[in-house]
Amino acid sequence: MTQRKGPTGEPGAGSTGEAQTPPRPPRARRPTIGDVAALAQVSKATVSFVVNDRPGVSPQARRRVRAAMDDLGWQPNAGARALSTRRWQTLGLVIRRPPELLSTDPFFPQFVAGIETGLAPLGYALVLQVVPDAESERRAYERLAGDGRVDGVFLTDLRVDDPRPTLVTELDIPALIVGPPQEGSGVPSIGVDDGSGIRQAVRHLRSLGHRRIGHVCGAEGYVHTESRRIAWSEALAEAGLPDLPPAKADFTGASGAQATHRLLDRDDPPTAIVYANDLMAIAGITAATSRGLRVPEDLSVVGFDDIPLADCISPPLTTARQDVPAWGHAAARTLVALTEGKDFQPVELPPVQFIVRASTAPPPA
Amino acid sequence: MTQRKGPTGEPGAGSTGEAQTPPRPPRARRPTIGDVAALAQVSKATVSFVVNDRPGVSPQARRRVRAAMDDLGWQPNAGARALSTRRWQTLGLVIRRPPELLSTDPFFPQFVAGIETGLAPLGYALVLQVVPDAESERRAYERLAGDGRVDGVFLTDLRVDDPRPTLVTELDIPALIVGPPQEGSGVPSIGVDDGSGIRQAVRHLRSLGHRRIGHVCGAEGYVHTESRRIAWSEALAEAGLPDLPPAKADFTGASGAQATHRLLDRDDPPTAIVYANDLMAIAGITAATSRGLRVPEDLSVVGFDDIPLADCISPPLTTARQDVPAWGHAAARTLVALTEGKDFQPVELPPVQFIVRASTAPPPA
DNA sequence: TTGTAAGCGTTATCAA
DNA sequence: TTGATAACGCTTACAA
Repeated sequence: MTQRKGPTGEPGAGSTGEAQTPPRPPRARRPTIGDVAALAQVSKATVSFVVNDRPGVSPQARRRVRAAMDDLGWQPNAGARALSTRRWQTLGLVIRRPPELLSTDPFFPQFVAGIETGLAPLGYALVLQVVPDAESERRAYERLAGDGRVDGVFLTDLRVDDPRPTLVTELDIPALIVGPPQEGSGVPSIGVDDGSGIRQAVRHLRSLGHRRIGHVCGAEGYVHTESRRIAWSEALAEAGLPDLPPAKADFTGASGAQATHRLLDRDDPPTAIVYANDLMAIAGITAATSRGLRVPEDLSVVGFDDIPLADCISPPLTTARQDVPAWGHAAARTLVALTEGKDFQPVELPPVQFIVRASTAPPPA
Repeated sequence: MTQRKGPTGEPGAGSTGEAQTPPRPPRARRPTIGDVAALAQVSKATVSFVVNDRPGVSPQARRRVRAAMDDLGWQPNAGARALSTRRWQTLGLVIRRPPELLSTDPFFPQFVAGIETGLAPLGYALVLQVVPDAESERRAYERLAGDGRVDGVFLTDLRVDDPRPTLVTELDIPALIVGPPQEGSGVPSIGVDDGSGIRQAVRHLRSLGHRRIGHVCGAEGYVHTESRRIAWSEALAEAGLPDLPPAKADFTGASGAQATHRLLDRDDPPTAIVYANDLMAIAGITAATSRGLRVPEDLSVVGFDDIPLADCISPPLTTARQDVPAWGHAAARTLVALTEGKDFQPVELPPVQFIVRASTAPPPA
């Protein structure tokens, strides 16, 4: 008593006349394009033409098909469609981040939200993977590409000498680097110049009269850590200010506090510190305060990111903000275009915005 | 000159001998199970048996197949497999959150990371959708279910009278509520009792000698907002303390600061405030400080979440922490089990942990 | 304008 | 233990 193929089934989620099976009713069979075609008295091809908004269908047929679709509550099965078209309408995002940093970073959720605003109108979906280390990261990309689950992938948080540009080239899958371009990698990129926020910070502090401006770095090995450190260093030189050794840290509050103490322990402590992110800056304020320094009277502090807390603390934090959702939006549109075989078009993104609040002031006399 | 089907193609990503086409080499054809079968001189069925670790294949054949797989770098196409098995090995997570709250909330990234640790070993993927409002939320679920793109969905951030339990039942898709159970919805749930953290907070403050303990609520309409408010109210009653009207807020720093001022403006201001999250608590500390109050000497403050910043500020925040990654992990395993037709097994989660830091102290004399 | 039929790359069935 | 062959649900030539 095998069920015959075709529109003879009883589609829809209506209750069947069978005796009640209390434990777990089997999931109802979903209607197929065949059911719709039969109900609308047209061929499957016609239904396909209608759902895909292609011309060459009479208005009457089109109307009947639409009615049948609504009746049955049918929508095309993504997998079957993908199998035919070889297009998944799905993009992949792999995030490698130590768990303790994940909930810290304002970038990730905002970026994902931005991606969605770009993807949703196009009917694309996002598959997300969070991995702990380099090895699982590589496997994640291999799998996403290999089983054809996604049409393209984002590359975020690039590290110095990151193997992923090479990897995606080998895997032959469209990819987009989110962040500063990697010259020579052959992988297109989208991003704004991190350094600009730092340079604005240094200029701001210089104009307040600061001459010894320190920097607390982010986690080693990341491209954006380096670009922020280099921007700071170059901005100092440009402003004719003395070089200071950067204080290494890793984006966590604890590391930021330690780095702050190291800087303040110097014989010639800085009168202002530019941090690679807000979390470390806030921890730095606490560290400085605990030494009896007042912020901003004795020490000026600048963060990076403009997290929601930045203006809830005392003093409100001077910081640099990127329009990360806009970034995600643009990245999504760009990668979709790439997967559709279009040529890469660099996108203009809103520049970093420097926000002056109360954590910066002229240096002590 | 149409390309014939079969193993005659030239699979793999090796360079072809063709003349270089500078602009954009077409993506190489991926090898299929047929190619592997041909190379290993077995049938497709045998290859399928091997990749799926099913018995009934001779060791020799198995070996030849594995070799061929490695040679060709083949892995089964997810869509074709899904079409056959009707199982996507994919779960869906829809997050409705106003963008400004997204980067604030420590729950989301931690939960996603936890889900991944549960999903990765099972070979499952997660498709994520971030939506701005109820309408797009409904559409997102309808599409994920109707598409057949996912095998099951998570329901997070439940609201009072949330339509989603009904929706997923209608859509006939396995679902799991993440949070307190919704009685009568018929949808299984996983979560811990939020209220426990709040009750511990009240008891802690009571034991310090506080008698007027206020509460700043989260955004209205959320189940977890209500459960925290109710826990506070009940804990007061239980401790024999006077009732105070809860101060409404919405989880943002600004709302937390305002609510704090409203409480402190009272004729009988509280000597301690329990906030529905850390962000509001930190903003509350700033607000209180700006009025000349000292924390904790004049006002004790308790948060909720234990965000990374909680112990970087001054004073370090007394707060309640949930093991959100563990939660995500368990949720993932549970939902996978549900999609595989297994019966729902409630899971024991680590309890809320109450963390005493320096933002609480005995009330002023 | 419409219908027929051949893929797409798997897994499942069943006979050998 | 194996191999044909038929689904799975859709798109797309091509024919009518």
